[in-house]
Amino acid sequence: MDIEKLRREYTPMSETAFYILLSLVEERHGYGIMQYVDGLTGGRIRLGAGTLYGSLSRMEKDGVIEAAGEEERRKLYRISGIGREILKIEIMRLGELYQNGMKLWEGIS
Amino acid sequence: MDIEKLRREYTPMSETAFYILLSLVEERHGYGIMQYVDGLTGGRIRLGAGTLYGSLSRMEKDGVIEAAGEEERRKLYRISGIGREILKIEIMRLGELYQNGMKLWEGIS
DNA sequence: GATGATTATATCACGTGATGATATATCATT
DNA sequence: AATGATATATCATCACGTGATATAATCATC
Repeated sequence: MDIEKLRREYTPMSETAFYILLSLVEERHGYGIMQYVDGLTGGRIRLGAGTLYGSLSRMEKDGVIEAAGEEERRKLYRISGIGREILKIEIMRLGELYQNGMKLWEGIS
Repeated sequence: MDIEKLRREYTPMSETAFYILLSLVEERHGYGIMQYVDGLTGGRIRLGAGTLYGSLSRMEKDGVIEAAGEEERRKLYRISGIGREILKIEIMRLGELYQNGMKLWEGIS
């Protein structure tokens, strides 16, 4: 699947998908992602099992993330090269939304 | 519907919903929103009729936006008090995502 | 060593909402 | 009068996030 098609399918992405992808900038296994996101967001986001493993399967199938070994009960993943490009685009998109939001918000206090 | 329930149902909100709500910081009619968002995003986001009028109906039903008069063929809307609270929360959420994204992104260049 | 909490992954059914397509009508311009 | 822009509305579809449920191993602790 080419990058342009992936960009269309993955951006805008959901908050949970974003944090899953962001977590995998370093190698992690599913459960580790849960805990990491929990910590990163101060407990605001608690990933459900369905959300997490569903997303992981889809992302691996599409090559946005890739397997990075398997140790006893754990499957390790990491973000792929294409995944990194998608993530970059998504971060920029979020920046645009935030900037536009702040700009207009300040007009009404 | 109380604010807490609305917050649950509206955040995180989609990119299109965000821009629709943001547009209504000033009074606008549906078609005007289309053009405004088009301009604000440099043509990146072109709202489809289905997306727009569907969202508008839902948002008015829930009291996130309110009718602001009707002139010939146009129905004017504006954001409501509760809508403003929701929008504020959403902008803060976007800020969090963006900050976390940038923070981790810089670690990998 | 039994019990309960935590670690760890997987699958399924459900609902919701975004989207594209389609329809309708008016208005301005050529 | 024909075309394109203005303006709103509805409908079917589809993908995705979510919660529930299941399974099992490991760990702490009593």
